[in-house]
Amino acid sequence: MSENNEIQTGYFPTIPKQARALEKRQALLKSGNILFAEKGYENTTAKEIASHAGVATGTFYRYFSDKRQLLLSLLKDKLESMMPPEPNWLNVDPESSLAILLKAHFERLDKLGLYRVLPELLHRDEELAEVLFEAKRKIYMQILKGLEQVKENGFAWEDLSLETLSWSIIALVEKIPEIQNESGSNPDYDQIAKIICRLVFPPEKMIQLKNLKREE
Amino acid sequence: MSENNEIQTGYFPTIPKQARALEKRQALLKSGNILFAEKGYENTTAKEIASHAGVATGTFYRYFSDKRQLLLSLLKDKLESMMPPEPNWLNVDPESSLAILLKAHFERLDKLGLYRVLPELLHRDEELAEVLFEAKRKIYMQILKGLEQVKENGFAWEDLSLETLSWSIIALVEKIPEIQNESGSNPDYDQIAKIICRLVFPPEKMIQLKNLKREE
Amino acid sequence: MSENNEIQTGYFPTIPKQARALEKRQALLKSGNILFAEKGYENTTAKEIASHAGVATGTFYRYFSDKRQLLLSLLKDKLESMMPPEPNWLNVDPESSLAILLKAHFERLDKLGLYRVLPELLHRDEELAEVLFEAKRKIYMQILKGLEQVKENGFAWEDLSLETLSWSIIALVEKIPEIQNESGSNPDYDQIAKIICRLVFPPEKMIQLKNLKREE
Amino acid sequence: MSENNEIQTGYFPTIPKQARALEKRQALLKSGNILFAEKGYENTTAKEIASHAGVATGTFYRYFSDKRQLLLSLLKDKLESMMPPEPNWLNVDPESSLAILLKAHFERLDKLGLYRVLPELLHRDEELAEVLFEAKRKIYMQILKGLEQVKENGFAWEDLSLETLSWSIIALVEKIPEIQNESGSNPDYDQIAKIICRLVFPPEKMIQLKNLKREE
DNA sequence: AATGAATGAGAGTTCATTCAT
DNA sequence: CATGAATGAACTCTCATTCAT
Repeated sequence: MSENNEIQTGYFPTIPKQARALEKRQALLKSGNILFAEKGYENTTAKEIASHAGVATGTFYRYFSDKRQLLLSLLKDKLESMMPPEPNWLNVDPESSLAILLKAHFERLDKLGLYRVLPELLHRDEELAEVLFEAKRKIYMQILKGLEQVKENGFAWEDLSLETLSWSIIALVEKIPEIQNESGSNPDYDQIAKIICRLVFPPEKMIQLKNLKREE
Repeated sequence: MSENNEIQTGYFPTIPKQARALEKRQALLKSGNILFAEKGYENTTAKEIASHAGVATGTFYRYFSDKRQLLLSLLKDKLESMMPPEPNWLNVDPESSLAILLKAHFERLDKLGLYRVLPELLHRDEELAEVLFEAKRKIYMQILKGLEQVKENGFAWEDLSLETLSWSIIALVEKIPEIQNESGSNPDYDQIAKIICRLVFPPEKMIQLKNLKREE
Repeated sequence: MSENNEIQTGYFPTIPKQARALEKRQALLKSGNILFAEKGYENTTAKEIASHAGVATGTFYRYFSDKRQLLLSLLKDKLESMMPPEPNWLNVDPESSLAILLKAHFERLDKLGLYRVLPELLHRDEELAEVLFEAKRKIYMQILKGLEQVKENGFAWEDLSLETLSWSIIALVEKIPEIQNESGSNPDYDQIAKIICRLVFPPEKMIQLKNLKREE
Repeated sequence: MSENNEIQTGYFPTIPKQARALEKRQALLKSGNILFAEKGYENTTAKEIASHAGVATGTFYRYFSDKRQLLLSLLKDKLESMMPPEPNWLNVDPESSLAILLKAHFERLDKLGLYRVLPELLHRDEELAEVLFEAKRKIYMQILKGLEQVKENGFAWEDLSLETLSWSIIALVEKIPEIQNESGSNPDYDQIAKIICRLVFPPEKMIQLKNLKREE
């Protein structure tokens, strides 16, 4: 009897069930992503997300314990994409390589759109703040390590604290998305990269670096 | 006899009715400020604000047409305090004068606490976004004008776009409050000032500036 | 100087105080009347009535224990005007004298406007219903008595119950105001009077009556 | 196999989901009807209606956008039952056939109870007034047409305007429910029918009519 | 598992009535 | 007495979440 049942309901051996489920989960995540980015977290209802994903309201709660959890899942899924890439400072042309990096990063991020809801929630959701803080810390450490290498190699300003410097770089990078919101025009990644490099390298070191690397 | 009159009508030296009303209004604004900063805009109810201010729910609606209007009033009241001061770049010691300026500004701002809710609302409230955008534009123009003077006097980097530079300075300054939220420690205003100055002045110009100003 | 003051404020000896009070009461009643007729009872606030009458909200409650009481006072004041007049049936020309009576009555009533709120309240306010019911009963008895005289004098239909007849006359008269609301045009009082007389008198009795009365 | 299916899917003979929903809708309408009739429209809250219907507050708003919409639905559902039937005037015994018609109509209407709230709302809700006005106009036209036939056949009073006559009949009929409210006793439909017939037919025409119809 | 109707706590708002000035 | 600010109960409506089918 149980075999019968299995045959009836589970005609395709095993994967489909899970595959279906995963598809729905993905659809919900995607819909949440889109709607949160469009209308903000509080202004998006669970019903809307479900309906946008083409499932029933109740189904939402089979996959996520609540609306908040969907957001956290979204973040965990996407956090990597939101991480800025680690720049390779000691390079023939750090300015233009940084510009390229930034451009690529923000074009990905822009499609994601998720960063728009984060400010809305940071003050209210400690766990979320924690998760993001951890991510940020990771970025910070990464940049700091990179800068330490630069300094060890003698290419950095002598008198700038690497900690504040790392923080400044992150601050600048994080503010880039606002340029679009506020001015409507696209950010000038070349100029921003140049500014960041100015903070990292004294001008004469830049020249040194170019020559050095070209020789290698 | 006229004394009688004065005694009768003017017994309390301060205008009682209007003063009371203003006090209540202020209390509501203050409570809104505190609660918005603590728990975010959406998570704070009109009832809570009223009760925190020690008045009844209905009283809230005598002074403000709704929660949103209280926030807008708060902003209009406080926008000036939120404006960063205009730095005087051409100065004997721009770094330390900037550091002092920043410290004073953020200590004021910190008491205000209002900036925490703004990101939450920018995407949802066009009028609010407008008000803030206008304020920001003003700051931007102020800084840009200052930098143009620096450049005209030949003290700026030759190859940095003043527009991107202005934007970067604002970006850095705006991010300062997050340092406290995230690291718990106080910002190192000296270092930040140094970094900003590095973006404005090439090192040799800094020295020139110091000598020049000292001679005056 | 102080004398001046006293003269200014306390010039009229005693009546004015009471007169003032009555004036205010009247103003409130009038404003209530106007606003109730315009917007209905529930849709009119005590504040509005007070402000329309040019007094403060609190003053309203010095003159009336509550909104409902103002309405009851209004009714008691105006109930007489709302009473339809007693027709004199045994008359040379009952049709035209009735028509004149009805016209005069409804032109007064129309200025009053109060009847518009009554239906709104009859089901909710037992005391009000009582008051109005009593008034109506009085009208009913009056009409019934009139009809009995007509019958005693042998001028009425033999086969109509005077009770139902009285009720029918009241019903018709009470419905007259709706003509204006619904059709926009003015009621044809001559026709209505003719119809009512048709219910009271058989045609041959009408002729008898005319002759009889002319002879007198 | 088909048996299996039937057992699985068609266990309950009646469409379960839609039927349930309709039941709830009906329950809400009924509760609204009862409560409006009992306590008036403004004095009945959406919560009360829901609770009286045995559902939660929110459920109310699944079926009706608001209280007003429930009332409009009620009216649209019930308007037909509220329409008085078209009397057949040219009849052996118009008086008793009219009496029977009226009795049947008001016994239906009494169960409905809805007419009690209408006066409360007519002054405030234009759409509602429109709907009711249209219904009334229909009744009016119906009666007018019937009377015109009577007149064409030479059975009506010569000197009464059919328009005012139609209006008077409606007025009388509409007032019938108030008899119960006010006197507590049941209306005497025979007498009312007699009165209405007296307005339509002169006495000699009544006799003619009886003879004529009996011969046919 | 999926569905979507049902739930009910709670947000925003109004207004009759009170009360300090 | 007059004032009008203050009160808070009560109302309408929303939406995250549950649950019967």
